[in-house]
Amino acid sequence: MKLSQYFVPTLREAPQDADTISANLMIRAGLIRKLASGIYEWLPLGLRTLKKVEQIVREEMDKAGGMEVWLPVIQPKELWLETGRWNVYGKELLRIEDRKETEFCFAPTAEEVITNMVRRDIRSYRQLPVLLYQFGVKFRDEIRPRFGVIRAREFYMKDAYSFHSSEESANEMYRRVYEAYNNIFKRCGFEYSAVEADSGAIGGDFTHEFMVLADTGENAIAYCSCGYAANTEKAEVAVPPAATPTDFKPLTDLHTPGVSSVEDVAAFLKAKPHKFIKTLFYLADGEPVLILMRGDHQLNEIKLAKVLKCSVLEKAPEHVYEAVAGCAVGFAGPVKIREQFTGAAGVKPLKAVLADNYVKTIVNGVSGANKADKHTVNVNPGRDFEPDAYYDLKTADAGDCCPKCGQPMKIKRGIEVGHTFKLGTKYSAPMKCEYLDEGQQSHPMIMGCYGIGVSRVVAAAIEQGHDKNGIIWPAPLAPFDISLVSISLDDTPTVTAETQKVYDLIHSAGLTALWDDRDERPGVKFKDADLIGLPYRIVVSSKTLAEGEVEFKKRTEEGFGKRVKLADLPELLKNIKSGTV
RNA sequence: CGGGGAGUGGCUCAGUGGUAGAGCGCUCGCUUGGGGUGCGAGAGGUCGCGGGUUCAAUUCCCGCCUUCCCGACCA
Repeated sequence: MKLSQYFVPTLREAPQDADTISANLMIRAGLIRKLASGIYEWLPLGLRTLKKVEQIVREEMDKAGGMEVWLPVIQPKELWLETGRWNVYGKELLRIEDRKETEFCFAPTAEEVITNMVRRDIRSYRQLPVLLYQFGVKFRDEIRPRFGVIRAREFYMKDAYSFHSSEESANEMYRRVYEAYNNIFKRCGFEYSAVEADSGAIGGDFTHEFMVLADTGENAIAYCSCGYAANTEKAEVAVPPAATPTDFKPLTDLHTPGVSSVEDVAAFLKAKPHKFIKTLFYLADGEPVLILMRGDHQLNEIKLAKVLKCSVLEKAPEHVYEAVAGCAVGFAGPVKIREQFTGAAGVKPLKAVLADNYVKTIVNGVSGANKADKHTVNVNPGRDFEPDAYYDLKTADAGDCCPKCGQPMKIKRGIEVGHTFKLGTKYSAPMKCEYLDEGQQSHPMIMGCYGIGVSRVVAAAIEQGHDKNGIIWPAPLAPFDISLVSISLDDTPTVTAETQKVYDLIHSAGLTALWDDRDERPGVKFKDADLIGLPYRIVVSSKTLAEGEVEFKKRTEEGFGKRVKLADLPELLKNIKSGTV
């Protein structure tokens, strides 16, 4: 493709609203343009990469036994009522009406549609299992779209669904797709991690998120050199070493008028947040629960919900707080907390006082005093209070110890590019998607679902592959293989003719090139080539031709490339094709 | 949903109660020719939309729309 005739509007400066490296570079390199908040146009160059990703995904899904289908983006309300999601999904579900005022939604995902399709035409255990997948535009009306194409409202996704007559079959399929996903992300050249994720309200045996490691990722994952990796929503933290007993100082109440947050009190008392015991109130199925955390730690509500085995966990409203602690919000503490109970407004007494393991390590700490405008210093667990139990309740941080091997874990940020999920009968049961077994018995099918954010994969590739000059594409995703740059001084026809020969050679080697044939100065061409980031660059100029050579270098190499004799070019191209350069 | 920015040419932005500018980009010419060359001449804007104040509004006021950021757990 000749650049002079190709639609690649590169920009020297990125629009103001490009909030990440990938968004910035995708816009500057002419891959995408924004039409509205979270809605993007894909230009020719961007689409080429999107299609490359799509093809890799397609090949691996087919290899795993998948069958590609095409499902509607406009989906009838009735199906969503069947699963209850019409009311549950919330504002993210974009609802629309047709001219007859029949209600539809724009697909955010396709469980309802595919389950409907399967229940209609698959009846026998002998037809199972099936793995169906599609590529399609999805729309989720995000509260706050950002990070360019990473968190867009409209995006391109591969979604796959499998249906089974047994758990074993479903597990087997899950393993197969898991393997396919690994193949896909390896082929994309990603540094990624398949991490354990929380299965959320849906439950199920297992679920994995495929995270591309990148600083701009929205998710934090904790990982350890031993191989353990999990979303921090789920990551366990080993019990920290016990505090060494030192001189316990006497409990003292201090006047802290109007300051209640850990941060403010810490500043007021000139103490460090990690010396604080913060006191949180929750309602577990309506009963008040008190949670103690180290001041600088985050409570992980998912862990808490699991410990409490409750179905509804919510933060306690203010009146519950006051009824239990007997003071205003911001001044509660664990010392003699059960004696503070007033029972006002029909609030039940504390069901439990739970503390994170790290609270046990605090010596001479600070907490609320259960009195207005007072905090207590020199609080010591064991001496001044004893929680009902200690658990691992904190969100994992860097340095926390790995639950498997005890070594300090590290935290990396990751972009979720894929998610595999064992659904069970969550959709098949309410929608009566059933099969008949050998004994004429009906059972809901066991389902799995597996998604890959194709458009997000493109952005993730750039987050992982770039330098100050632009994109560095992994070879399998590059929109073209080679940046062919022709530079002519005063003999343009010769250079053009010779470059045409190189261009033809590239194609006969089974490679593609973006030939910068514009009448631009070399600097401009090199800058654009770096920005666009094709893996290889071949320069043909009067200077190189005079010696029967071209210049070759990889995108990652600095400065001039190495000279290659024209006669050796076919060999070089062969090596590029086979990836041995 | 709450708070705070912002909307002026394709992009980044300046500016003004008397209907507008710069840099980049674009067109043409000359120049230059291996990391965004220099010079000159041009094209291109109902200053987001609607209303109000005013002799006069892109500018001031009100409403709306769009967009970006922060927040919407942390005692």
